[in-house]
Amino acid sequence: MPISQAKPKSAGAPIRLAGPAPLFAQVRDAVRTDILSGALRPGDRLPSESALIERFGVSRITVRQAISELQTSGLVQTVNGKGSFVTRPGRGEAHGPLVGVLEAMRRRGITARGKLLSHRHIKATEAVARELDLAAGTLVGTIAVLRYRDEVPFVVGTTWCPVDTADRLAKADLTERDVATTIEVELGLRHARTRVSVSAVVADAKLAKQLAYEEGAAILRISTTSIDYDGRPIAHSITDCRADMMDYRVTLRG
Amino acid sequence: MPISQAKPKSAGAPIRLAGPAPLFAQVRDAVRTDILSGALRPGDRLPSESALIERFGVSRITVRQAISELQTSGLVQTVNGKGSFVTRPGRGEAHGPLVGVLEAMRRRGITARGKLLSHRHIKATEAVARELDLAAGTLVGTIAVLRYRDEVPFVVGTTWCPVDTADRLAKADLTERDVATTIEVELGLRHARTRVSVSAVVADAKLAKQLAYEEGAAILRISTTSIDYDGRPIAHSITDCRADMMDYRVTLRG
DNA sequence: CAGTGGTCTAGACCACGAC
DNA sequence: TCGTGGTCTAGACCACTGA
Repeated sequence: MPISQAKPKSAGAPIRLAGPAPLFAQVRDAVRTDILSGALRPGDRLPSESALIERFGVSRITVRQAISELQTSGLVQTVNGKGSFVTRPGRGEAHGPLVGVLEAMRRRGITARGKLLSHRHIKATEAVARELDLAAGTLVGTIAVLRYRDEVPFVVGTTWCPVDTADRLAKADLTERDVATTIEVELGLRHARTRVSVSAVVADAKLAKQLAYEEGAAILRISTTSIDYDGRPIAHSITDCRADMMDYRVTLRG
Repeated sequence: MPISQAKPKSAGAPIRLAGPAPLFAQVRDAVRTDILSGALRPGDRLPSESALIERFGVSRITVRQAISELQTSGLVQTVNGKGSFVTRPGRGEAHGPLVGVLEAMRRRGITARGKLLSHRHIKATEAVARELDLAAGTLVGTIAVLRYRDEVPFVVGTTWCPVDTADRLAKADLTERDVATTIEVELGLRHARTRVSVSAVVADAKLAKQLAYEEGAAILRISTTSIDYDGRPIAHSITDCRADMMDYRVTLRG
């Protein structure tokens, strides 16, 4: 059945009213909603092109344009002869701060275990509220994680997010996966983009103790905010890393 | 005129031999070559769709697919009712290390002048050779630049690249634009992607002196290698920044 | 107004993957 | 062999831009 637009009068073009969105956008958004709501899970096959043609009553080119935009936005991958599939998150060049780190380490065969340090509800500071697009003082959840490589602590990270997200996060297994990946994979909250700011500081006494490091040594501080496909912040985190044990890598396109 | 593929027998589909590339890819690559060779300069309008249809003897959808891929790769932007235009480089979220910095500063109304410290030809070290995909010991050009903000030095950067690129770079005006942008804008060498690695160190005596900084203070070290559209390295650079005066920002998609 | 890109259709042949 | 996506065509109406 067609969706909210008149069919062609004779053969050929449809009547495009000023109001509704283009057909391909309606198809795209319908599929996107299925993915973001969890009705289609990572790895699932999308309905075939012919199925979408029938369901929405549109032509093949329209369906293909819809899928093409989902590919560009990174939600869908297509394999010739098999179909289109929902991508598995955390496969990109880099996502959160620790994705690159932990995945890269895993590829090198290094294990980087993690330990939950704390999980609390607090009133958002002004900085956190600004990052999460909330009013200062709003109750948010905060989680601190310490990460080890070969029994040496090398990363301490704090994440702020809405209380329900934090509660679900705290229940999840943070020993194997980093926080950003856990949010996507376990909680099913996919992010469209991540704002990253990297800076350098020297370790103070507290940080040095946490990381079994020397006071005055270099610390790489990575601040990230992940944003969902509606432009709303999902989570904000600040990660302090022993600079002798890691760097931050990313490949930029364009 | 059609390009290297037989036309349809009757009405309808063309005969696709296994050999040649798809038509849209041929159109795409022809236009891309015009852009990368400088025949089409940044800001120029591409031939209209109808012109490309006629020139290549293909259908409009084929032309549109070609242009669509050029949009995705960031070489072309399209404006409804006007045409498609070659993008101006250095407009992305982030490119080289200093693009973000200097552009962000300029937006805030801060001037960040630059000064050429040195320009030499040297034999590539193993690390530089690896980044530039050359044999160790190959002669390369190297350029060092110091950058000031309000008369305070805050960034010292070294770039390695093929000798001819370095020579042209040294002749260009590096006081206003950073090296990565100069390579794209002045030299016309567009990069498809940039590998970035960010780390933290503490200032040694030499670096502290150059940056009017304290020994032992935090330095943000940004290492980048830009790659062209054929996958060949264009230039490699290492930039040391006063951590109290800048951070590294980028927005990741996916 | 003419020229540009934006959207859309019906129909065709092809290559690939799984059975 | 069949279903999947990949490529391609001709032709249509629309919205936007600028003269």
